[in-house]
Amino acid sequence: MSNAPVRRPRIADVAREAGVSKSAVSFAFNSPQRLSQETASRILAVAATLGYRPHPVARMLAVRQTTTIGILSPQPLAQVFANPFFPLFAQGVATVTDDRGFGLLFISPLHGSLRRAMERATVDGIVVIGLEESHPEVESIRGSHVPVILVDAPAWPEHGSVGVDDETGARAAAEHLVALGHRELLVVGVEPPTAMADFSPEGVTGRRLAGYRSVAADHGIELGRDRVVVGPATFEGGEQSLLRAWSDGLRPTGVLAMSDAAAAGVVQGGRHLGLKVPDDLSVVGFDDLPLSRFIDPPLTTVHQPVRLKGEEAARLLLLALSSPPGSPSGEHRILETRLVVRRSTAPPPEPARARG
Amino acid sequence: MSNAPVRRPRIADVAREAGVSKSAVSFAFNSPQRLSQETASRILAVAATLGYRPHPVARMLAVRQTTTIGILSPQPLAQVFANPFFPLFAQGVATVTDDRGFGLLFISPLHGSLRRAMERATVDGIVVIGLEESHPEVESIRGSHVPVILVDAPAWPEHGSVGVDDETGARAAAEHLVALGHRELLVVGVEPPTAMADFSPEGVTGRRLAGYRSVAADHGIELGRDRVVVGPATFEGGEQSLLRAWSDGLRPTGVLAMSDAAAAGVVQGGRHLGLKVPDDLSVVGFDDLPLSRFIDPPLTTVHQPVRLKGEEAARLLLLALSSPPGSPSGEHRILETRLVVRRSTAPPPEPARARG
DNA sequence: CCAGTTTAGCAAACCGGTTTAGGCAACTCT
DNA sequence: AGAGTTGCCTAAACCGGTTTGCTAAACTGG
Repeated sequence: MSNAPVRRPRIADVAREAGVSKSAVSFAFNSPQRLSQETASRILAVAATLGYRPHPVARMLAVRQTTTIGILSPQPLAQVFANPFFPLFAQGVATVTDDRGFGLLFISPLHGSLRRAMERATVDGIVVIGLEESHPEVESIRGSHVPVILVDAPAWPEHGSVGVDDETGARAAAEHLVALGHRELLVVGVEPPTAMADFSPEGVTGRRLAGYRSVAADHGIELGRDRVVVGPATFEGGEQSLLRAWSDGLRPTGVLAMSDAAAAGVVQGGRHLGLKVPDDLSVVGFDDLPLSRFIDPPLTTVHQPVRLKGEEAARLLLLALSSPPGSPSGEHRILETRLVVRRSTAPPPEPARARG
Repeated sequence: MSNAPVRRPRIADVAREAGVSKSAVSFAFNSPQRLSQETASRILAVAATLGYRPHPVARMLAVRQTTTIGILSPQPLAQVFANPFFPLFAQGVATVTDDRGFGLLFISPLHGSLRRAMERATVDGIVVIGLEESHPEVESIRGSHVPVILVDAPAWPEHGSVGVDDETGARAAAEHLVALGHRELLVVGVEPPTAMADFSPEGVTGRRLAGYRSVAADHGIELGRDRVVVGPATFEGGEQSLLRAWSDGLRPTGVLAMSDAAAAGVVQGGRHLGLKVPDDLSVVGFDDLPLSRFIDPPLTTVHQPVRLKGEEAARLLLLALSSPPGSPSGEHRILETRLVVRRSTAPPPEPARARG
């Protein structure tokens, strides 16, 4: 019994023990048909008794492939996971990575820097979610050496992308509320509370807002900056947003929320204010997450194929990975949205209707 | 203009271009103080114009560290993300990994094999969540060469672990229902639909069931195998579970769900059956996820510190990583649970109460 | 001016695998 | 018997960095 510290066995140990070369050991694991039956199994047996496993990092370096893709988000992971949209999206990409045997690494800013995080990430390609054109570090992503697919972000010709028709979806939501007779509207945006001079029309928030506003404009309804409040896309975020708007003196009869989570929070917030949904307050969400059917009342919302979005992004990325490097990965896929009317929307209450 | 394919620049390219050795370039990046001011910045400048970034895999290999930890779950990722418990847990671990500059890799079975997935994972340590002692590949985890922290799993002396006092929590839930007068109970378990001969008392499900049953036994209430139905820990899973039980002829007045997601589904399922919650049906969940306050009625549930669980697991793991190898990482931390009474529970309806 | 100490940078070993090019026997064919 | 195959295995180069001595020059003090 030796008292030497137990080092992880390496390929050379197996080779020596089995009386063969390193190459032979490597072949035994990766292309056993290049060895005689007996030799291969003898090597494998020796490896097993030694507890040898090929070192994954060394392997990655040698084959120049990690068989892992990254999901990159510009927000800290803890924040990202707070939004129920995200797990659903992740489900989509996980479905295809699982199927194709790829690993999944979550990339978030390293000490505030996306560039540093990307430099550290050992992935073959990256799915970027929720990046705004105005982000200070977009360049570090554009200049990435690995294939990139953008999700819900401005389309760059050199990278593939997948998104949904946000503006049309937003229009449908607004039309619905207006058709019911609402004229006092409140928009609950989902941006993380980054200070932005204004909403770039490039981002998700911007596109949806444009949709809401174009409908408002069509009907002579005011929907200025003061009727837009933003918060995190979470239950709490939505609840706070409504309460804040209320205490600012706004008295909307209809709320256009940019996420179901926020919408659910708005419903709850309304309850705290003594408002019945939909009798006193209508709210329409965005996403159509599973939870939207399970809150009370079931949420009227704009459906978008979130999981599919993840799947498509992953598929596009894996496609780019298997194509010769340099070939255009620039497919841009836009998925459809549609309004799903449930029971969180109704005509505005009498006094408001009279006013309208 | 050369037509050579653009190779990623490597350290040797920078060295040549800057007229220094590879070591100097390495120092410029990792310990610039070992170089003169000018040399260091000259190297960095050359590196910048060349677009050079140290290759992360090569670096990992050389320093024998990945600065990444893994979250391993025995179920496919797509399934894991469907359970709202998980993102919350992930939030916890992400909080500390973000803070400490570690990456986060999600490890799920590779083509059905946990062992294969682990062999491929380039991580310094692993947090294992939701592993049952009966899992066929536990051994490949016990024998892992990297530090491991088990969450909600049987404590192994050689690995640290964190869990909660499931049985006490479950007892509290059952006591609550029984105290309200319920005697017709249904348990909704959260196991993935793996065929198990019986519920091992080692697993989460087993421990909670033991808690429920011990209370039932104390009060002479029957809670046999036929009153336990299991399904995925999702809204849909809970809904289906109740409907299935109902169509099997069970007529519970109180439901003990092992997850909030399932509990929310049960509430919805009850609605479909024309049952009012809590008037006709009481349901108590487990977890106390954020959503439990936002469904209607707000859910009575057993609180467990899910996010904290993630944080503690990550902290324990990082601690083990920074300790000398071989030192005992075997701290076992049990967090507390407590019943949170909201509005999904009430005395059973009259006919049942009369019967009881 | 010389011994002793810093400073700046280099060469070479190393991390742990994969893969290409080839060598040597044994076998086949003529 | 000699040339050409085939089967099995090896040596050596390579992936792209980090790190450990070590040397040569510059500086310090007596």
